[in-house]
Amino acid sequence: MAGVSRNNAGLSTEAIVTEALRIIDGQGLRRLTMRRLGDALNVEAMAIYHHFPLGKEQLFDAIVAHITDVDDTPRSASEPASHDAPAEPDPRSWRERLHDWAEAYRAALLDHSGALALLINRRADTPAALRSLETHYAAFAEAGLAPDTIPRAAAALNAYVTGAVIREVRTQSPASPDRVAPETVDGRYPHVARLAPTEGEDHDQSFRWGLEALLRGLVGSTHPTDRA
Amino acid sequence: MAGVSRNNAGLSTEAIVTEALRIIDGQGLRRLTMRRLGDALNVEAMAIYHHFPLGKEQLFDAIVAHITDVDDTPRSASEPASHDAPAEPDPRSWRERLHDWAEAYRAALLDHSGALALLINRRADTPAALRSLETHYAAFAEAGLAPDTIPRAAAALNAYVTGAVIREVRTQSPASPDRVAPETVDGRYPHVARLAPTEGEDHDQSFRWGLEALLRGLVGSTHPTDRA
DNA sequence: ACCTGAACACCGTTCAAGT
DNA sequence: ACCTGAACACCGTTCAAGT
Repeated sequence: MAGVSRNNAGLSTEAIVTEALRIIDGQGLRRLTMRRLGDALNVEAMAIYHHFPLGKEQLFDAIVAHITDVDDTPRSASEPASHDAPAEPDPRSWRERLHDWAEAYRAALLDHSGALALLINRRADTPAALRSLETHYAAFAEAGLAPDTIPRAAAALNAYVTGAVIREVRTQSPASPDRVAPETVDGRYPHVARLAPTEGEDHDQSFRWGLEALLRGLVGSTHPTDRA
Repeated sequence: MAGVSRNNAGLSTEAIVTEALRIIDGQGLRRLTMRRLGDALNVEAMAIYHHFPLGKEQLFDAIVAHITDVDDTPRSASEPASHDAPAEPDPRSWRERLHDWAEAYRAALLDHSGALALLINRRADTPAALRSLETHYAAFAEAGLAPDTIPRAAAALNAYVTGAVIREVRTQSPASPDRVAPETVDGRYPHVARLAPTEGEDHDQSFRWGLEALLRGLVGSTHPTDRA
């Protein structure tokens, strides 16, 4: 009687995934429950199974696909990604393209860090993942890497970005500061005591610093200037 | 009547963690249940709460601590780690020490890849983590890094190793081969089609290759020979 | 101290039924 | 096609009780 008929709540996979992410971000992954999700969508929990017949695991897959569907084009944060634009030449250097992707991917993961655990045991089969791979391969080819090392370079880049986000999330977990607790550092860990950052790391800066180091190591003796 | 009295099943935190890891490795994380774990230990599920009063979350913490308690001393795989040996000078170069740690840590994570998801939202506060940090700081200092860059270098190394393991586990997930499915590569991903490894990656080799590249990038223009 | 047994408030998922 | 409602086989955790 409130305007929506009994058997059409306007549910869609998109709406379900979005609401699921809201719950994860707000209450944590453990509290994402079919019943709670149904409540948030004003629907019986079992209605979700009509859109995800394989149940919660399939919902998790969709959540991961949603999060990792990042747009790494230049920084116009306003308009949504247009996946079907005609291939206009990218003005960015290979280094800029890799940097932009890394920043965008990191930001996407950090935006939903509560869902990070879902990433681990799920394959990266999505079109977005393949697009990113193509971007990385092309960039490293342009950088002059030998063909057989290009997949490894792309793998290393992916590993670094993912691992950096995880490390960042781990070190800023609740109830403990970024820096090492002073009482544990007494005598046995002199280097840690002397060198550990005193007031928390700047994760943004650390990330970029490590990224640049990795790219430097990957492209070997390539000249520091970009642009093939 | 079977030799053990009714209220002493010989339970210990160590035994519980070990059995929990056996279940995770054999059946997956989702099937690790207090009741199942109790069954495997020939005990009522509620007995576990006497050793882990804070419940499953505390058990998870102990599992992560157990997995990440790696020994990175030279490759004598036989004898257990002696944490209280007098400080005999380490004959390995800083590069060898970092390599050895990376390999050992990767192996430890891969050994229980089913528990990887637990790592993500849990702090690395353990003594083992602090020992590793000390190792890394000392090695990078010996390599000649500027003091303020040493924590970042250690963070990058940690990120790479963790991320590489996750990538490895993700790409070898069930029901899909390592290499990219040919049908998705048709026309739109020319570099991927041309350069993707045809018969699965050699993860061991890729890992080492990426690790060396990262270290090269981190230590900057240091000479390729080790030993300060 | 160490473990049991019953109970509570939840879960994910199936299934037949409604519209 | 899309959603509901009841039911089933589980969960984690508490609590009082046993020895």
